[in-house]
Amino acid sequence: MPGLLPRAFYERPTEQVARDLLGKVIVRRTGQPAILRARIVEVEAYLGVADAASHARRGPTPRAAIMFGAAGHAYVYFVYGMHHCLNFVTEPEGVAGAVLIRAAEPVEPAEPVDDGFPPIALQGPGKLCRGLSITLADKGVDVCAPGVLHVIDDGTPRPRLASSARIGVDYSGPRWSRRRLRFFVPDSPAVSGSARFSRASASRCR
DNA sequence: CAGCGGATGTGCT
DNA sequence: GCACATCCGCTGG
Repeated sequence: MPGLLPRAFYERPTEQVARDLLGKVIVRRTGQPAILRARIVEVEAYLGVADAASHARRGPTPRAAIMFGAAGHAYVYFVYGMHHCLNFVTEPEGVAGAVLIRAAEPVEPAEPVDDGFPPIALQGPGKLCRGLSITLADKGVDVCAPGVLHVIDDGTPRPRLASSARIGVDYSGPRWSRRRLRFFVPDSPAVSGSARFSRASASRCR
């Protein structure tokens, strides 16, 4: 169904929402007349209190409480003193879950304009937020209504997708760090380098 | 309230 | 491949 993704889309098992977000388009309004569109090509599922890699593992702390709240809201956090990361909250209210958006491809307008600026880099969760000007100010935004940030299905066919372990969560121990909760479009040049390694062993899903 | 380390990215060796 | 930038959330005392 093309159009704005409704709350029911997010209010499902996190792993399923993660897969289904691949190929969907983030629509970002940044103040000016500027509207940026970006097709999601890499995501990770972060589950509830049992997931040792998830911010929800310690329960509803001030930072992570939003992961326990209503689906379809933006969870933005700040890491390493310099980067923001964008997630969408999943699962019914009271159940924690979120999908981290790791990479996207800029959606070119019908008439590509050469304004002298390089294309916006959206490969990697930190760069994606930089490119879309997403900060902590966007934490809590309802992405189920057209506004500063929402997501649409533009009707393009579901892309071929693959899975791997999540990136940078070794601290959570083998049980959770090795689980294949990262999903990506292997054909996309925007998917980070380690994916090229994963590409060979990546399992095809669906 | 001090200390620690992170769902990252870049640049140099 | 590894150091490091740079700040905040969380833990433990």
